[in-house]
Amino acid sequence: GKENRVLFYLLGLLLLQAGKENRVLFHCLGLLLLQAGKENRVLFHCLGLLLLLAGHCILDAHSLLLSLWPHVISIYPVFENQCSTLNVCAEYVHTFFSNMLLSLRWEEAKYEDGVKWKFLEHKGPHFPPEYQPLPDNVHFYYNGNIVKLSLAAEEVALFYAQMLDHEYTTKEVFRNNFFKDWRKEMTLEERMLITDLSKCDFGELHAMHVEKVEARKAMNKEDKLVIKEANQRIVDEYGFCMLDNHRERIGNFKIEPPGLFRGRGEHPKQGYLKKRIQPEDVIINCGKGSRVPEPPAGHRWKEVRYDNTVTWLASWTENVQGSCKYIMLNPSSKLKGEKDWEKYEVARRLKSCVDRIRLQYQQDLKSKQMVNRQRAVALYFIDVLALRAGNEKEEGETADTVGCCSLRVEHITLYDRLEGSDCVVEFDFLGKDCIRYYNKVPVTKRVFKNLKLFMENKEPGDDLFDRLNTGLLNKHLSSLMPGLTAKVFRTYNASITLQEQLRKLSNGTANQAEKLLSYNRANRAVAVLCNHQRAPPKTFDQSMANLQSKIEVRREQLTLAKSELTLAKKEVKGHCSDSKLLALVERKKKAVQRCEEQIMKMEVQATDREENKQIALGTSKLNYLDPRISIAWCKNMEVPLEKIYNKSQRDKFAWAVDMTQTDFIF
DNA sequence: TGTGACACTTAGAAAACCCCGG
DNA sequence: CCGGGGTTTTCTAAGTGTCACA
Repeated sequence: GKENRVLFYLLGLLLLQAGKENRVLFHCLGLLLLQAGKENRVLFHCLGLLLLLAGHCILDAHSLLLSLWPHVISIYPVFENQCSTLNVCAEYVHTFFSNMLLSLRWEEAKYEDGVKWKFLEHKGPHFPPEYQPLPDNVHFYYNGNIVKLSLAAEEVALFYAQMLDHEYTTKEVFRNNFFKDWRKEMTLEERMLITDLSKCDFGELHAMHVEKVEARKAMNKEDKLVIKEANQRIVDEYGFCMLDNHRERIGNFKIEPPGLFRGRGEHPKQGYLKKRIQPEDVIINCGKGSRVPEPPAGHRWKEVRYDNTVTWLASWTENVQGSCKYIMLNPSSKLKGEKDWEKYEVARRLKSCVDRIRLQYQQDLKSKQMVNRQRAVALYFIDVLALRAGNEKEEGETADTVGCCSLRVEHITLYDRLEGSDCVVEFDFLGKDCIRYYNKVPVTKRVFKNLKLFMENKEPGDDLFDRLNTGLLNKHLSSLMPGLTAKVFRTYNASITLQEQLRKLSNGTANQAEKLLSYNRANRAVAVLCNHQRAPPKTFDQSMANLQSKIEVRREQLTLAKSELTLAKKEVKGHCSDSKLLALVERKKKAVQRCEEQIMKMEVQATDREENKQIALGTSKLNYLDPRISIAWCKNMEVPLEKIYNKSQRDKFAWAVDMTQTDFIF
């Protein structure tokens, strides 16, 4: 009855205040009851079921709804033929819950220290399919003879064969590592026989693989759809989890399939076999009182634990480097979103005290203590050049790359004078992912003098900052501001640069293409600062040429359209105000305008693409730029958000989309 | 004070997808 | 409708930073 609806509404409000587990649900329920007409039986039935389920800590409205509809239809078969009624009802309930949950999403209470969640339920990771043995007509040859390999050896051989088109297989280290690990998978007989990789012929295996790839590309629509649907079913089953009150997407719910290790750059372990992961290798993490995921038939998990101080759902140890791998949530999740927000808030706090900190390290450049001087110079690099911290790495385990604290003397060259500037430092080293950092930077006299001092009596291979490491640096930083570490400078400098560049470059009266060009240029300034590079696309020159020729074609069309317009105008003069001729003039005018617009758009695009040849914008956009800056800019410039963020970026930054006003300042 | 395990963010390449012009 | 080129998504390697422990 009506009184009960009001009662439920009040109960919802009360629970909301009290911060109880089911508060969101009850609140929604109360509001829904309040609004729903008595005559809406389906809705009321849903609510009844909802109430029942509320006791079973399944709290996500959307998934509830999905599971409820078949039920509703089974009870009210008559509605199956009344799609519109059902759809209207479904839509109503869905929108209602979605809005309600959205508005409450960012306002829920925080948990006590270290606790990341209270409830976590998932289906466990998805395992890659079993190895399919080669068909009988595909052979491996050794020394010209067909050799039928054992299943294990065959699988690994195929990993190699699939990579034959790749540069990896030309590298000595890769080949040797692969061969060493491959032989471990062989039977004794195979090992006795196969002793030389250069005598192996993987040609048929490789051809089979290429053929498979081609076949998949050439598949007709229906077959593609079948595959797509099968994939979708996997996503539906394994791709989501229930974390507290939310149904969240999981980021990487698939166990990494076996293969050959693809380390970047001159990685000493490239080519080693990355082994197949079994359920027996996997640790499951979930909530106490949740349904524990079932291991695949005939298997068991390595361990099931209930640790709510971490955010991963499953983990295993990878065999090549011995490191842990985790299954975690998608960036769109509340958990990740809040962490992201926090990151930018720390960076904004740095903004308010960065002047003080800069003054401090300028002072420290004169310190009597060598450690402090080194720390000051390192900090100067991190702040001005946005270098990474540079943790030490185990030698021989990874490619030889460095960051700030791990710079060695051979990575910089000092010039008293270079290209018209005094005190120039030339940097040349490989950073993360073996991306080369090359830069010539004029520095202050004091920094320069210190660097000379640090280089004294050292040889290539010696640390530039021999008294410093990231631990020491971060300890100092956190004493200057709570939560401050070296990487915060990258976030801060990236975001402040974007804001600054947007202010400088954008013009409210420009057209949309120009606005977007200035946004991309601001983004580019950040990518350059952070040294985010990419391999120029293989088809770059070709596609640039294509674009240019398209522009040419349009130019010709424009000339033509212009002359047609002039002609039409002349005729109008001759036959004063013939309505048909006037319309023609208008049409021609439009055509000219359209051509001009298209040419302009393409030219802007060409500029943008040329400037972007070797620069990757994605990384900074996704990890360093406070999305609120971009969202506020879009609002102020009246540029639709989807012009700068695609769907998944908008999902990831949902927190910022929800809260950003036009007056946001980083 | 150093060290390794662990958890989590950041990164570019490659695969998959999708859209547009011929 | 189809192919190719650009965009998006996926994949997983490679960093950062903290903490417990010796």
